[in-house]
Amino acid sequence: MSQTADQPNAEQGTGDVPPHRYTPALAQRIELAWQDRWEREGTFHTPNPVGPLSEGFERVADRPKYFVMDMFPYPSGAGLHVGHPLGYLGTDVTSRFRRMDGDNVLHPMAYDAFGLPAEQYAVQTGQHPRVTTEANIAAIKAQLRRLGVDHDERRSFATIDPTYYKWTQWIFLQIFGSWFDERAGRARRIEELVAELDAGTREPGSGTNPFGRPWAELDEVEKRTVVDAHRLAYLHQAPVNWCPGLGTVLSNEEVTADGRSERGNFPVFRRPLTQWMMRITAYSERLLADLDRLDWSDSLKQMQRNWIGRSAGARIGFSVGDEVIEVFTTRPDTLFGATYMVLAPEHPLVEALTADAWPDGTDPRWTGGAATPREAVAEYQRQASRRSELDRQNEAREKTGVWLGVNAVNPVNGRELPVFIADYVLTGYGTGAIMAVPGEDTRDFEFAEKFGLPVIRTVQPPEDFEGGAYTGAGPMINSANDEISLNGLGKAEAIGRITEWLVARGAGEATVTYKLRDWLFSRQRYWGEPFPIVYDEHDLPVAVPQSMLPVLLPEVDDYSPKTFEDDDAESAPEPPLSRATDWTTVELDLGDGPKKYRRETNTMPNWAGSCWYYLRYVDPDDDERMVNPENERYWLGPRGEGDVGGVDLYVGGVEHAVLHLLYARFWHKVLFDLGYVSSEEPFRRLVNQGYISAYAYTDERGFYVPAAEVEERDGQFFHDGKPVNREYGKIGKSLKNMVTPDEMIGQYGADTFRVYEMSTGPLDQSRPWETKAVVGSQRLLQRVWRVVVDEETGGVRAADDMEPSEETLRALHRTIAGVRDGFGTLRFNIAIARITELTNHLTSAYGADRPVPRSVAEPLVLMVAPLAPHIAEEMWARLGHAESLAWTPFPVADERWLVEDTVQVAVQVNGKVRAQVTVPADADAGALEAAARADERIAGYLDGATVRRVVAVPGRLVNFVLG
RNA sequence: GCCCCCGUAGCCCAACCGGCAGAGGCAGGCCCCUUAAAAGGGUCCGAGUGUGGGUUCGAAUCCCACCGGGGGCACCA
Repeated sequence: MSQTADQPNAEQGTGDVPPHRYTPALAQRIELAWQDRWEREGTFHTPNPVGPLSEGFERVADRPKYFVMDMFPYPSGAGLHVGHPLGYLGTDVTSRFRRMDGDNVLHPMAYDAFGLPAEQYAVQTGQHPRVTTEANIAAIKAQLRRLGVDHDERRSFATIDPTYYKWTQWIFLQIFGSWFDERAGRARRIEELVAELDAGTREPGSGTNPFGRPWAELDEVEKRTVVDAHRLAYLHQAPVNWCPGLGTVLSNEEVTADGRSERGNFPVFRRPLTQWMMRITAYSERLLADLDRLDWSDSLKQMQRNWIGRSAGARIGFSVGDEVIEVFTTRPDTLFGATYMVLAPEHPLVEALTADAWPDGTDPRWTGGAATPREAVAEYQRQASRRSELDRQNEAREKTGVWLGVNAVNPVNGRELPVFIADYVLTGYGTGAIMAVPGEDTRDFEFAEKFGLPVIRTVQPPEDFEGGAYTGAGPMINSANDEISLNGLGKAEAIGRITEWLVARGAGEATVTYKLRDWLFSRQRYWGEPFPIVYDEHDLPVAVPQSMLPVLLPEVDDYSPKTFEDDDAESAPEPPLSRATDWTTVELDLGDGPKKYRRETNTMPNWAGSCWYYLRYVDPDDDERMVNPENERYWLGPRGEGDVGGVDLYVGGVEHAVLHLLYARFWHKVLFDLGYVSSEEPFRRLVNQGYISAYAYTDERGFYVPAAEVEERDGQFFHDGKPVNREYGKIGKSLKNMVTPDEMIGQYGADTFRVYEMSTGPLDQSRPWETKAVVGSQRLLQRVWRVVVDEETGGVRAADDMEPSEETLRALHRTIAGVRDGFGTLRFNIAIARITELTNHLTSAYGADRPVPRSVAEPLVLMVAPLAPHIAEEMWARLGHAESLAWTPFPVADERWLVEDTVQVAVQVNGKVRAQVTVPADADAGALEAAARADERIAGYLDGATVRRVVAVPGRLVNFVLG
């Protein structure tokens, strides 16, 4: 039954190595043979309940389902290093273990393939991005296959496949075709909105009707404009992140804190442009609240919470003439301390509020040196728009701003508050306007100092306070008018009281705001999904009907975007698709006869394809639907009341904490609201695998030397005989410490590589790579091999007619329990340690001359299988089994051999261990104490002393507390 | 500045709900096999858990402070 031609190790030559030792060469033969057989037999095909992939489902119908997957790779041209497979191997071990243990396991893999790097690489090489991308996918597929992973190949796809992006476009249309009903707290179809507006049971949402007439009096085009403003995918003119160096706009999530592009590190500028947006903010509360229902790490949840950035506070209106400035504040209690106001430079009221002339005696610091407020404002706005995010968010920067020449009125005391614009107030957060309270806010204090504005303290600072803004706790002061006094109150109480007062006066309300902004969804790139949108004669967007999907990406001569000098803030984006002129205009019949339409020429961002790929795994070939609902319910549906459903285990890098994971959760919730999926969340459980780093070495000049050539002697490191410095960092070419899986597989085989990677720690833990330690894993597999196979003859050593000793049985069942624990908790290192112990026990108990009982050898092989599947399959076959072990039940520990008849318990005196006694395992506290007292040494301690208390924990210990 | 996570042997890591700090690997010492070698076999060595307090009969584990490392957020009102 052996999968290898049962040839001895011919390559060893000298004859010193036993002919049937598990050498790297033998490992290679075994691995390649089994990879072929798995493919040939479809060993890892996973049946669906219904549909084209349902063949064989009856075999697994009574099994629980388990859906495990990795964050799919983006196949770049650069090769893999040993850090990359860690997560893939973690899911593979889990998948193989759960299949053996009786689950119907879905473990698929696809490829993320649209996006900037592929396009940039294509531009460099002059090849079409599809060509380079498909070559990269083929390369990575081959590498994964060589690692021996058990993906169901039939469910593999790439996001660039038209059969896939057809449904990405379809989902876009569902989002475009819906709106968020605040009252219901969920998305609904846009037709239902129109019906309610027509029926008069609903008014257009605030800010959606610019026409100043009620819905019923609007014409058709005006009505469409109002409806479009409600959609979850909508066109919006607003300042966006424009990156001239990349030639595209970017989402907030793609811009780093210092105002540069996450990819390429180019400066990013704020520019007002009309772009597609996704109304993710409508889901802020649900995205935040449902984090509590997910099995994710605290740190990851924390990152999402930070990004969503909920803050509770109040909205307060300040009158300026006929206008009202709305501000958001988390400290309404400090309202009496407001001494001026600030609007963001882009605030819509700036135009209307700005005075014609400076009043007499205007402080020259307030005018920006301009002759009139209008000039000052225009100049300041111009400067602000040119400033990159980097400049603007630089905290150390001096506060700047100009006065509008008008004053607002503080509703609490009628005080006149000069109104400024300043770029330290951001357009997109809160209302884009603040009340400035320099006494209790550091930023406001800085501004007030520079502009000579008064400071009123409303919180009593402590005695030793040194000045500046006091942001700490303290009793309220200076906060009273004829109707209300906050003086003496603490912060929480003061907030409650003043909010109540504002609400009663109609001047404010309690509210919540979020840092999360809507998702900028347009990119000026070639290599992405085209929008299924055309524009009609009114320049309004119209959905391309489902029957016309996919909207195929057209061939163009030049797929590179127009890029600009990195710092050219005045430049404007120009999508490559706009140059495909025979594609951009199209004649379609969308219901009212053939008409000319103009196509949307932006493409979707890279994140679109990765937002829903987990759904497609479930039903990869369905051309009628995104996913068959019955299969979705089976693989992703909730497992009980209140369960969110979703993928059972999702493993990937922490770098996607706020991008991919937030976007995917948002899309999923929309699809849930519209009834397309039964699960509320896409990923029930998520684990971030650790990083693998490696040592790197620098010589005395500080240059990196090849890490592979460094020798260690007595804790010192040498290269070419000269001492070098050891550092620790990312694996890669720049640190000259690159190690590839291909090298390791070539040197040891995939199984050894797998065992080594899994043995270095729990999956979520980062760890160092140490090539020299890999040999430990190889030794383990060699010892396991020796338990089953005679190295001299190649014959099977397991003995059928032998019963294992009680000691061996105890060792076996302890191992089974430990291995199950390790696999179940992603602590593969523990499982490997238990297997090592058992193997060592068998080696020493049975030695070279006595065979190991089959009833022990077989479970050992099965336990090794998830970690080192090829060698395990080979041993299983040699043990006489015709079928792959992939579907063989995983060993179950027998309780009988786990409980000891007698246990050793520690005896403590005053908490210090003084003796050990052996007692029956079921000895109760009294028996324990008696046994302990009977011990000579303990008797010595107790002699003449007063025992104040005895703590006896059955099975654990006895502690005598002496008085 | 705010928030989160982590500090156990020379190194990587174990220790379930507080109960004898050690399972496993690497490195190191010794022995066996070998003419010799090693990616073979065996065996031995090793820290009192970052520091200081507290709770407890008992703390690596719980609490507080500090030190060190990693990460996230940050002109977010």
